[in-house]
Amino acid sequence: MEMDIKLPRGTQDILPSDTAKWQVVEELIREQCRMYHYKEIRTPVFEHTELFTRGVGDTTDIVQKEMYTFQDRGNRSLTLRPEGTASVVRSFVEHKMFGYPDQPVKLYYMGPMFRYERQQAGRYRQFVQFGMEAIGSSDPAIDAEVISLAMSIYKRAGLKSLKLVINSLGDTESRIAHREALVNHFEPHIEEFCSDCQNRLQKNPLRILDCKIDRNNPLMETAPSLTDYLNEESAAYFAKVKEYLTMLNIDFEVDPNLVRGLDYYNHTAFEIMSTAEGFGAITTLAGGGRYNGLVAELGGPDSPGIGYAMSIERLLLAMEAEKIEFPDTTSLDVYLVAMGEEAKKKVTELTFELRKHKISADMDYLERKVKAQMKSADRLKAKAVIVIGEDELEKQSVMLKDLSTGTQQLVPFTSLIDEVKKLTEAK
RNA sequence: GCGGUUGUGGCGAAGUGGUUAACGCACCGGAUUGUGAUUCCGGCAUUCGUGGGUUCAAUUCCCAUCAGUCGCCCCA
Repeated sequence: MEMDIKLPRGTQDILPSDTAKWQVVEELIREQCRMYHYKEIRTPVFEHTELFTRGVGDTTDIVQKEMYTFQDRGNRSLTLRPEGTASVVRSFVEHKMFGYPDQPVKLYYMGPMFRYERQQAGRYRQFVQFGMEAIGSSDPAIDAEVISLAMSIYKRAGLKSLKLVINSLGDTESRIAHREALVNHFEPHIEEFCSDCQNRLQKNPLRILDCKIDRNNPLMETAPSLTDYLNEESAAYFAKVKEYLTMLNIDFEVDPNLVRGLDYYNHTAFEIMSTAEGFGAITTLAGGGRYNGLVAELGGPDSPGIGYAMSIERLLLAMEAEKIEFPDTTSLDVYLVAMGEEAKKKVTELTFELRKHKISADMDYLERKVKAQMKSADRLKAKAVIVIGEDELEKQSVMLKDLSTGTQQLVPFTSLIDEVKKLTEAK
């Protein structure tokens, strides 16, 4: 076949055989959001580039090498959103949500994000993120709420092999002190490190701790830990978050080296991983944290915030790795079989009539023989088949067949809806 | 950006330097002129990602290129 236009690298078509799974997961997520009382927000898929360079941080990998940036016809620099938080905070500021009577403002979003990366298992150039943000509160209880919502989604999806890792990045004062200590620690020996780390030293030394290449360098072991540089207030805040998590029976691990890849994080940072066998090299399902300076950075008041994002693709991969079954939501109630011209008219009429009564119905549109039509019904896993030929037309009836038992009966047009409902609802 | 690996019908998959490219699934037709399992019979790739080279001869050997896939960095 001549087919030279293919989908762009890193994108995917989600076909009908998979969209059913997506719908199950999406509905589960929306329901959990209702339970936790988060409301949906929808923002554009592209924004002014500056939103991300300022919001996410221009030293981050996302901004430096992963953005889909383009000029529009008015010479504006726009970027397909690589993540959701910056957009939500922009919207929060733009619509003055800090003035809403109900605080904190609790929002969630679900939609495509874009990052220019080479594809591998669980990583795409266009992928779908669900994320949520609670803006306007610095109560440690809401940190626990955000983490709890994330975990509850995975648990309700049926995942068992999960690991929650948390850390505190501290407030600005703590981070400056720690940063200074890091630079002092690494600087004398920085030439032993990879080129990325050499760049990181001045720009963002925290990220050196996260480096996989230099992880065995002895200086990593002895590096000043963030935990030791938390000031009293930050340490107390972190302690309370852990206390709430424990109270809510949410298992967690503290990893002092957990550093998130976005500049806006402070205080609580967390990541949720799948520990399922056969999940591939990428194990991160979700990541998030607190961003107390971001609202002000984007021109709003000094509102604190916390949020996280998860990839729907990775959630589905994890479910697959744990062999979780999905309910079949695509089954058909009735398939109608016609024999002859006149019967075809009646079948058409009845098919549309059944649908009005919320009975899913389908019929043949290829003028195929009875046998082929029956085969379709079987393959489509229809619960019942309605056959109409000359005999039936004469008797103002249809032959209604239960496909699971093979039994059939003559049913008058007048009581057809009732009989079909009786048959399909019993299944 | 770098590395491994793969590229044969709708799908899965064998194969060989030489007149007809296995097989399985799916699909279509018939045996069964009004009924889905099974069975049997028949049909279904002017062609082996693309371009070039070697050769009398290439799907098979060589080179390039593109694409898929997995991994590294990093992330969701």
